Amino acid sequence: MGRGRPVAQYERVEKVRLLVVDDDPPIADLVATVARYEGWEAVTANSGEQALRLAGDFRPDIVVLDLMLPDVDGFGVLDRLRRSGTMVPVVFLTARDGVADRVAGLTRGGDDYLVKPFAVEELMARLRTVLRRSAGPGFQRSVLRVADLTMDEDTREVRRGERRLSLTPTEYEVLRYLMRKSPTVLTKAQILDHVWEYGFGGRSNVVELVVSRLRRKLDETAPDADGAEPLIQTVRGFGYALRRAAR
Amino acid sequence: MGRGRPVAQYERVEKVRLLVVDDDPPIADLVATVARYEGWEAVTANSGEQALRLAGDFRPDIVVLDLMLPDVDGFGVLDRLRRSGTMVPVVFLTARDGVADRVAGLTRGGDDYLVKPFAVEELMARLRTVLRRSAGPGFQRSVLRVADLTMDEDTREVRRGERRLSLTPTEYEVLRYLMRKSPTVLTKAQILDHVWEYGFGGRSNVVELVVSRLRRKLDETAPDADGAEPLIQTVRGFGYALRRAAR
DNA sequence: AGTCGCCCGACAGGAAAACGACAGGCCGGC
DNA sequence: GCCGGCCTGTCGTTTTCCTGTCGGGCGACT
Repeated sequence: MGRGRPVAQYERVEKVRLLVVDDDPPIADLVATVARYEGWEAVTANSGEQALRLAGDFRPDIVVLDLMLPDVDGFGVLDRLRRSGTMVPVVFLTARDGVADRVAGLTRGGDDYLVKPFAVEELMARLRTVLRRSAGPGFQRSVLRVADLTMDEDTREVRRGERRLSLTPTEYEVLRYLMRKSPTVLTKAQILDHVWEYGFGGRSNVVELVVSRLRRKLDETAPDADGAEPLIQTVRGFGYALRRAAR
Repeated sequence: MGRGRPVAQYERVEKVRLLVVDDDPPIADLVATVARYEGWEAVTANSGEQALRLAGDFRPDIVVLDLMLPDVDGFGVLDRLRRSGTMVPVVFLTARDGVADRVAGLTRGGDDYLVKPFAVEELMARLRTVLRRSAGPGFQRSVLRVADLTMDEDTREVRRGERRLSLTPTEYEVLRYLMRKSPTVLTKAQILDHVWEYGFGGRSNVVELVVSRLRRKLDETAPDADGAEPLIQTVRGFGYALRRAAR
């Protein structure tokens, strides 16, 4: 935290600087790419040594750190990072049935962890949350808003006007992605790739299905009045967008 | 708390300044990090010397002091602190079967102590209490309130409406954490990490269990009427939140 | 009018949460 | 110092409800 440069904040003026540490280059690149696409600066390291060097050099605002590294293990990296006085927040990656238990305690300081394989949008969401929290006191709520639809990321409360919707985890994630990118049109492949775990096999019509379920929940209204203005638009042959219908 | 430092309105008048003294860097950092996320300013010292230097320099409002230090021991630090005229309240950390009895005598002046390993939420709670008490006479009670649920942190009295609940220590801690963060949704990992001692292994379903027991106590009503409005909500696939049910 | 893409009902498998029952440990009373 | 009760966490079962597959139908674009 204490470099002369203003502290990272959510949606701040300066670009967030992210260091990704994973010995599997495809994974590291995946994360880095997504982050860059969000407008962040990202660099990757494939070993603990390199990570420590880059941490000193690049001075990231946040670190994504795989616990399974060839040389120093993730905890070792964390130790040496902290010992060198850096307070950078860290989000860990761990294999499913790996060190999950040893990971206990990581959310305590405000850091967080995620199990592999993860969904990129979820990772980004957690990174944003951690950044927001570390930005200091009275960090403000993160509320997404599109037309009369609101999503509070802290309470996970989603409302269409006054009415509160109850969404399943998948529906929530898809909707968040749509809201965050609104009014952009997203292909089904993009949605699938961002919201589902990487490596998800089912190249099926899951996305269509979830969108369908979402629509029902978004547009249903009091029994008397009928359907509210539909917010999720189909762009035939391409994908979906969340926005008011064009007139 | 009193150095005439001007501060923005809103938030408490000034940021609390915390000095953490522990020769084990991970522990010191843990405490410092949690405090920062609460909006405090925190610095750490890993030796008695450094602690004394920082005490004069940083002028903390409160000190967390481990009694097992390499150079000067905790008592020595305390002595020299007091001799230099500071009245800063101190919360001591001691090993389980350590000098617990000798510490007891020290907790007079509004100071307090905690046995290692501790739970971060409990430490923060004690720090807040000590601060509140040291703020002088006529300090106000700390009462948490969510819907018709109240928790008096001084008397440890918890009420649902008129009815007084009797909670076990663990239940009390979990509920306090939920109330303090209400209406935010907390993951089970967060609850586990904040309410249980660091180093607690059990990655089991303890949290679910305690929540289940809490619910029974919160929602039970007079024999005639049946269950009150449930206040602890499950957010499937994510965690729990304490708040009024959605309409 | 035909074709292709999308929508969505129905269903099954499975994951997550709730909770009853039990055992070990701690503490307080005697 | 011994006994008993309460608290805590583990295990395993039950319940809930989420998710993805299949396939028929329908609407849109050509």
